[in-house]
Amino acid sequence: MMSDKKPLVILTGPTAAGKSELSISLAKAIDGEIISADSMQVYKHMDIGSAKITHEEMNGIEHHLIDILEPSEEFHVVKFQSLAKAAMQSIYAKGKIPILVGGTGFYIQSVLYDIDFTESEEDETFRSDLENFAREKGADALFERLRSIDPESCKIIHANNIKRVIRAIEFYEKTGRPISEHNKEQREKISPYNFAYFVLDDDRAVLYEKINKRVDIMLENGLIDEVKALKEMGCTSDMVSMQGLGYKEILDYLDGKCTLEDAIYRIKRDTRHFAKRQLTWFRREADTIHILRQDFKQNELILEYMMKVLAEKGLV
RNA sequence: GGAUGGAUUCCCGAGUGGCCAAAGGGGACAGACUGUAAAUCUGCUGCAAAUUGCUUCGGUGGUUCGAAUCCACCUCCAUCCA
Repeated sequence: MMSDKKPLVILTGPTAAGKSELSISLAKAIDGEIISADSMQVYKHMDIGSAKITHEEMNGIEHHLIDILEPSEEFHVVKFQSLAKAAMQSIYAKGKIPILVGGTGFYIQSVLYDIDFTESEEDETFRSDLENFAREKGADALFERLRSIDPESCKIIHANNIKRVIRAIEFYEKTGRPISEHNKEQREKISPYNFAYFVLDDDRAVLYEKINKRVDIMLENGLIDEVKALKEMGCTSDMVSMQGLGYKEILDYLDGKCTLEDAIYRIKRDTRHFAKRQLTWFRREADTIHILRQDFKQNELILEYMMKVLAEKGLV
């Protein structure tokens, strides 16, 4: 069926499922360009730990939102959204199809449903004041502050989830409206795109094994040196970029806070946990098309299937 | 050959007569998520058709109204003395 909505192809899935490789053949097949939906690959100097695609692997396919920030810079959904939208405009202008590839579900959602994050500007001091308040008086005291202004949100957000409690308070202070109301509105949005939302998944045990193996390979490829270099550049653990898996643990090791063995154990374990959280997210998203690796055997067959779906949706 | 310590639910590890299906941690599993998302947070974890029943704490047999907890023997492990 034809649609007057702009086309958008999404290829996501848990970490280590093999998205990058598949994305290249997909891009070639539909004459598309790739927009990375990844919170870590945006950073320069962070190649090994973020499993960033190499220039050779790109194989001539244009990639957006990779290597655009210094590790000292902050990144978050709102930035991602505006950058991704801009990239999409340029891709449409060339008559090509944008392919969102990456594992950050929240980022994908932000552009797919064009979520409104409201105009309010960041106010670092306000946030850090609340953080200090929580640290000194406890999470419950902070939660009570939220209750006095936005009791509805208190039913949804857990008191221990300080980050979200702070955001809710901040949202109310800036806009005068409860965030619960805002979220509810946003959730009802219908995507402005004619899209295909592919989620590449694999057998759980196989996926976990791949993750473990990939971490070992990262180490062999010089992850420690990469982090060492970042450290020498002045990167510290409080930076958003240094919260990435593989980075915070190796940083702890370099700072003598843990043994290398312990750091490696944590990277593997936490990456597995991360993959699981990603799966939970994608399971909940609407209109996804799950692709189980085990059902296909090889990438060519997956691609074939994807092309069939895209044709049915009138995307190609 | 002798002495001592130990064997606990997927793992580590508490528990030394009833309040124990058994603390705590880890892992596994499940979930939330709308400006830090590779972040942050929550739930659950012996079995079974629910506030009940059943089977668990190396094995066997005892003591007791009642045992993971006490006794005997056995098996295995650790350390020490020969």
